[in-house]
Amino acid sequence: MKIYNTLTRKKEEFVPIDKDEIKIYVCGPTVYNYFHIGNARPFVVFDTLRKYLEYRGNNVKFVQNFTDVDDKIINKAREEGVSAGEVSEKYIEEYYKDAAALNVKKATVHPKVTENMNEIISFVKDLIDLGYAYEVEGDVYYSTRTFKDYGKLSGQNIEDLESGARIEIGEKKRDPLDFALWKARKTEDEIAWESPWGLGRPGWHIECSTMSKRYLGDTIDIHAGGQDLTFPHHENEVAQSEAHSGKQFANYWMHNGYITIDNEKMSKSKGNFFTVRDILKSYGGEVIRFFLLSGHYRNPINFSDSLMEQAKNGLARMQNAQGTLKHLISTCQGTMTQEETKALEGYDKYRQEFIQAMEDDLNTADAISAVFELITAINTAVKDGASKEFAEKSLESLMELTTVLGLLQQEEGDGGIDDEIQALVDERQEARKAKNFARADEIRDLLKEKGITLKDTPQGVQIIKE
RNA sequence: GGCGACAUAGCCAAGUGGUAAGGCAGAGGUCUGCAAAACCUUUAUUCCCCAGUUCAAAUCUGGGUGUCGCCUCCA
Repeated sequence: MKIYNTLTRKKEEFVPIDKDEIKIYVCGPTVYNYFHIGNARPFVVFDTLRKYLEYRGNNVKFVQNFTDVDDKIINKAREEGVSAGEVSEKYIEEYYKDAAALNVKKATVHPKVTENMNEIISFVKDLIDLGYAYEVEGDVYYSTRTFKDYGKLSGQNIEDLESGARIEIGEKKRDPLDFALWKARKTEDEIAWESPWGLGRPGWHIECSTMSKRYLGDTIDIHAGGQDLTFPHHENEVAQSEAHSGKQFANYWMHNGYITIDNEKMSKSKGNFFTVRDILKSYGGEVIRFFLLSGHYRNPINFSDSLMEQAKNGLARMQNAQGTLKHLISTCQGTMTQEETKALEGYDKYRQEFIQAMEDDLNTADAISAVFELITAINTAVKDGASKEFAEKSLESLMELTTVLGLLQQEEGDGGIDDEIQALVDERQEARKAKNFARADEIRDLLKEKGITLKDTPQGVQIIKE
């Protein structure tokens, strides 16, 4: 597989350190609110990377943290008159709900900052001992000038960064590029931990370095996150981790592009964001996932209602194919004909196209088009009916690919057909036989209002619940 | 000022040297009692503009135009 590595700015062949345990770290959310569609992108994209690697037969150890100590959480807690812990606990729960709606699998480990305080303090202490950090009045700063490779990830020159750096009044830093590893507590009500430098809490960057090391070791395969984290967050992680271990931190760095609204970056700070929770009121989680995977992960994508409609209709094509096959399986009999055997062999071409696309830096847009080509082949093959076996094998082929993408995983409600609905469907069939089409159409409209669509197929009525 | 990304049909979007995938929307047809879904046909002589390299460019080079991002918390 080829991966575009931000570190080298090239697509490179992905060579894992240990293919039986590929180590991936993805920067997770700061839990002070529901996550927005922009936050959702890396969750979905790198979950897809994980699913693909597992599909290839690799084992993946996937770590995604929760930042549960932060100014924003503290502010939110003050606003709501609750503790910081209550805020973060709540939004961690909400994260899991929305992630599940998007078919994002839980990470192997979801570490929290608050559960890693000893490790963080010890990491900071080591950096001071090694001469990379210094303490000032209870704060600890990383001295960027002492790390010779500073700027290698973001492609920035330290002198250029220096000239553009903002210098604030009252800074205790020795250099404007230095960043906080540990922040002394400012007010009594702030959540704080005991440390060699007094009461305080960790800076943002040190958390990821510490948790990555603790759960994955000094050198990991892939570190991923949004493009906007490249600088300074990831650059600082490199500085911390490599200074600490003397080894390469991550072999591959992957960064997804962002979501725009009216062609402008969506972000919590700009206020122009849509939470996944809100979007889920209008569109299914799989529609959102399909939307996020329909372009290449490194390109920006625009979010709008009309684009969501397009995504919804595109996904419906996949769902229809799945529904048709399920209906055939439940109504047809028999084993494959010679013709069907041949058609099944023909599917392999699309599987190969799919794999080829995914191998090329996770080109999900191309992979999806391979799925659509497979769907056309399937629809054509089963147009005039099929054997049960062929329908089963066709569904298997389709699901093999869509499962990698995390699509078609949510069962359409073919379960809850109650007696009342079944009675109406039966009555409609009687009416049709009697050529009482007015009554038949009336029933169909009635069920449509309940979110139930009826399709008259040669194999009988297919009942589709929304 | 420094660093970087992008520009392909009405819309979304692949394609990075060999003659424009796929999806949505639209049009016509087949099937159907009518629908729905599906299938078939159709929708870019052309890939922001100009110049160059080449037998051959959407793809490479140079120049321009436009849009966006990072350099400050942000996925």
